[in-house]
Amino acid sequence: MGAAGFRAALYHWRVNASDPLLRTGLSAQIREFIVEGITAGRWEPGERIVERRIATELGVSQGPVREALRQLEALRLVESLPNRGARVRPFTEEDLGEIFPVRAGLERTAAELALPRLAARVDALERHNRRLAEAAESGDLPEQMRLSIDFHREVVETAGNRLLTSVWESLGIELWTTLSLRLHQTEIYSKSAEHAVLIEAFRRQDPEAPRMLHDHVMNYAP
Amino acid sequence: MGAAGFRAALYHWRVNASDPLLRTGLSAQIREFIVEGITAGRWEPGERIVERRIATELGVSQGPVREALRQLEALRLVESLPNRGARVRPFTEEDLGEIFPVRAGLERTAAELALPRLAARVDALERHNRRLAEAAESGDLPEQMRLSIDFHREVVETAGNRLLTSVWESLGIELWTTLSLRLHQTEIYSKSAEHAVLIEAFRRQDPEAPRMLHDHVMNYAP
DNA sequence: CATTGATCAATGATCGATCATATTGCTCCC
DNA sequence: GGGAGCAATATGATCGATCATTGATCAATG
Repeated sequence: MGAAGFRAALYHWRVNASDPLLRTGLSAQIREFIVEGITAGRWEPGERIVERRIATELGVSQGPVREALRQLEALRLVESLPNRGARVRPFTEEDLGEIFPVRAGLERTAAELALPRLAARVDALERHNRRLAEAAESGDLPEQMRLSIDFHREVVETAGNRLLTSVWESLGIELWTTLSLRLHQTEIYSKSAEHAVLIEAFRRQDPEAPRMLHDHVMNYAP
Repeated sequence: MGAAGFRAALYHWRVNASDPLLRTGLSAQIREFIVEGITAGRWEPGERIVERRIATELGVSQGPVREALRQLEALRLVESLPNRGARVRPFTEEDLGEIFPVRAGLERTAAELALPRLAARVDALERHNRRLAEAAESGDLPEQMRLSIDFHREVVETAGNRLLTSVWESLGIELWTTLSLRLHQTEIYSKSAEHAVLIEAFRRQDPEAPRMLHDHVMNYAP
């Protein structure tokens, strides 16, 4: 969404404010605007993001922009220093690599918690995995990524620990995977075969399943 | 800190703005004010926290209060709905119990990553643990809690994964432990003996150490 | 020529006021 | 009585303006 259409989109949003998930407010929209700017290369890593410049450009005030930047700080997409504003975080390979052990650890825990309940969900997981295989065949990379992550999200949510889910979501896997693909030309994975092995382990409630999931996640790591 | 002394304290802070770690800004101070209000029982769980009321009381404007509330939302201490403001999160036993598996999983991962380097830090850990034992003898519960958590923090930081550290810190262990002690009269632990066992495992780089740490953390759980 | 201090522009931090929404309480009609 | 409007109020969301800090520039000084 370019700046030109921002106000129009805002109006549309106000009119359709029925879905609570969309009633997210200005700052969420500005956040998406900035995210797109970063992924599209409008701001280079390390470059400053000036609150008032964005505010003027979008025809909003400084407040919501500020709020959006704080949210992006929590996603580790920008960093900011007191009284010196925000800049795009100059993420290195090392930054990207740090995600995998954390994610692997969380998902191992998730699998441990979810194991008794996972057997009942293997059907859903298999439907998922079938769609992943289709996406891989048709070469739809974004869809492949989404479905692959959804598989893991399903496991995490089955654990039934809301904090765990929230921490896992805060890693922003989709965002960082997209950035990683775009900025580092990382090879895309076609993991539906590995997922199938995991699903079988879930089905028989294999006590090794958490470790298998852990190792599977670590194999994404560069 | 009561509201009466807030402005005076603020002035004092402005004058001594030399330490960069203290130059945290208004919202951080307001955040602490609200945290103290919650721990002291000024706001009951579930009660609304009205932005403008706090702003008026502290002689500041709505903005920084809003920002403070967003930070507390990230700590899961308050929850907020769009257009309907913030309220103290009515944390249940279940909420508190959800922390332990997440923390245990993170620390197991930390220990795995830190294992090669932990042997070099056992001296520091032992000094820590000695002080913990002293605090336990003298019955200084808050100090006992701080030192005990610091032991774990040391392990997490030794892993050398900044994301892991940041995620672990975001759990707000000190805060939630304090609240748990205050609100639920949970029994306090004297864990320096268990810590000693862990330190020995670190010293010999026992591959079982990560699992031992995991189980140790889970034993805190209610 | 390096260093120090003054000045200024840029911009983050904060403020006071206004707009928009949710809630409350009241009226009126069935 | 009781529910469907409807006004009044409380308060979150946003705005436009001001204050305060930072970093750059440059002159004065040793």
